Amino acid sequence: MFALHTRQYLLMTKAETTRLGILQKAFGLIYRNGYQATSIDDILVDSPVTKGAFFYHFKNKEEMGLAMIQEIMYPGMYDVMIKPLAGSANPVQEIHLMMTNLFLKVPFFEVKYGCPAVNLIDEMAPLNAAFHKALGKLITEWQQAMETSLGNGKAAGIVRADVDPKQVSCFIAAGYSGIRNMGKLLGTPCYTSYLHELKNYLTRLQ
Amino acid sequence: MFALHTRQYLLMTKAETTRLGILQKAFGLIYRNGYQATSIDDILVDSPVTKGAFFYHFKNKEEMGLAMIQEIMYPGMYDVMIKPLAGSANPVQEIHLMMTNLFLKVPFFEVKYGCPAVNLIDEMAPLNAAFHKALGKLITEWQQAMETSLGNGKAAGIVRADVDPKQVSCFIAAGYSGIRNMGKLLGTPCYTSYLHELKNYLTRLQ
DNA sequence: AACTAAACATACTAACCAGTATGTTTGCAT
DNA sequence: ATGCAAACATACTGGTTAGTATGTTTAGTT
Repeated sequence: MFALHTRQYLLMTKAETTRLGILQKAFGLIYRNGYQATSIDDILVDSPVTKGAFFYHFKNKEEMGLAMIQEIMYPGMYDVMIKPLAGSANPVQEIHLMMTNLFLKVPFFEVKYGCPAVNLIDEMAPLNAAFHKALGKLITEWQQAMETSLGNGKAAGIVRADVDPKQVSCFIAAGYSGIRNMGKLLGTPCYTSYLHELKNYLTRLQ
Repeated sequence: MFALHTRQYLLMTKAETTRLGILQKAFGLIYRNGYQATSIDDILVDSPVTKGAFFYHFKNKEEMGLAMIQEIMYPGMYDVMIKPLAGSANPVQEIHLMMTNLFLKVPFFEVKYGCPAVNLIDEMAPLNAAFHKALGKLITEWQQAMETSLGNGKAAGIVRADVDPKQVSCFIAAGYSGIRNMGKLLGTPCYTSYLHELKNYLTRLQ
């Protein structure tokens, strides 16, 4: 996850490499410490990039943050959270599999630090309209993907007719976001506990 | 919610009033802007309290933050989240009622800014051990209360025998925490949507 | 080789921050 | 009323912050 989605390093110009390097370093720090608590100087420490280069590539810190969401976070989350749901035969199974992978198979994520997207929503959505919009796109598309998947399940007769896909996808997304938060306090055990109960919940939709 | 739980103003010494005033002002600002983004100067702006008074009552910013959790947040949450669950006849009903009140009847909370406890967990749990501990107490006790309530429900035959109270209370707490996060992006509609699906989920536990 | 714009590098600034040093006022016991 | 500690008030400090001003290097074109 959060691998390169632009062209490979070898095919990139030097300028593109520095820009991407800034975004990746920023992403790592912001994930652990938060956006506001991460200074530009922090991003440049132990890095060949200087402040001049930073402000050549980005007008200000906010513009860098938005680029980070769109160019690092969005592609990364798309691969693990949205792509696996496309064209699924059994939504109940696929959603649970996607979640299991998300919690246990993404090496970058650390329980202690939760989910980068959830963190950024919590911190920045109320404070900055541009961040609000960019982050809204992330979770809306995820919810859409689950909603469509559940709709397909209903059409195929796998999912019960009285299930409201929009409502259920919202409920599931909330569970994910929340357990990422609680994991910061309770550690991995609550992940597995959550996944078990999610399984129960999903099964009862069939 | 978040009313006084110490003795009334009239019975308080001037010093106690100042101290409490600082904590309440800090709570309001930290709720909206975050702990790290709220400076001590911010807390003292438009206030009769000066910096000298602040550092007379608190050793440093961290100590004030911890006092805020214990003296403002904990009592406030106890009243709305834990007390209503004690000695409940029907846990399924009581939990849903508690949540409904929590989302729609607490005037202090604003959708845009989520839940103060969830916010603080997200920001501070990974960064500060003392905050981690104080906040852990909050949600652990809440989970405990729900767990006990569900256990009683099982004993009374209202809740199904195959329900795992600990697992379910974790699942429910995660849902709450998560929808507070999502509400920052999607507004009140997702609150009602969540409450409906929570009702469905809880009903299936009977 | 010469020119030029892109891509940096260095040094600085004004504002802000938590915390301190040092002073003054207030309330209360005697 | 006087003494004295509690409860402040004011002025400062050293470090950090986003951003700027200004200079230098690099790479591609002609």
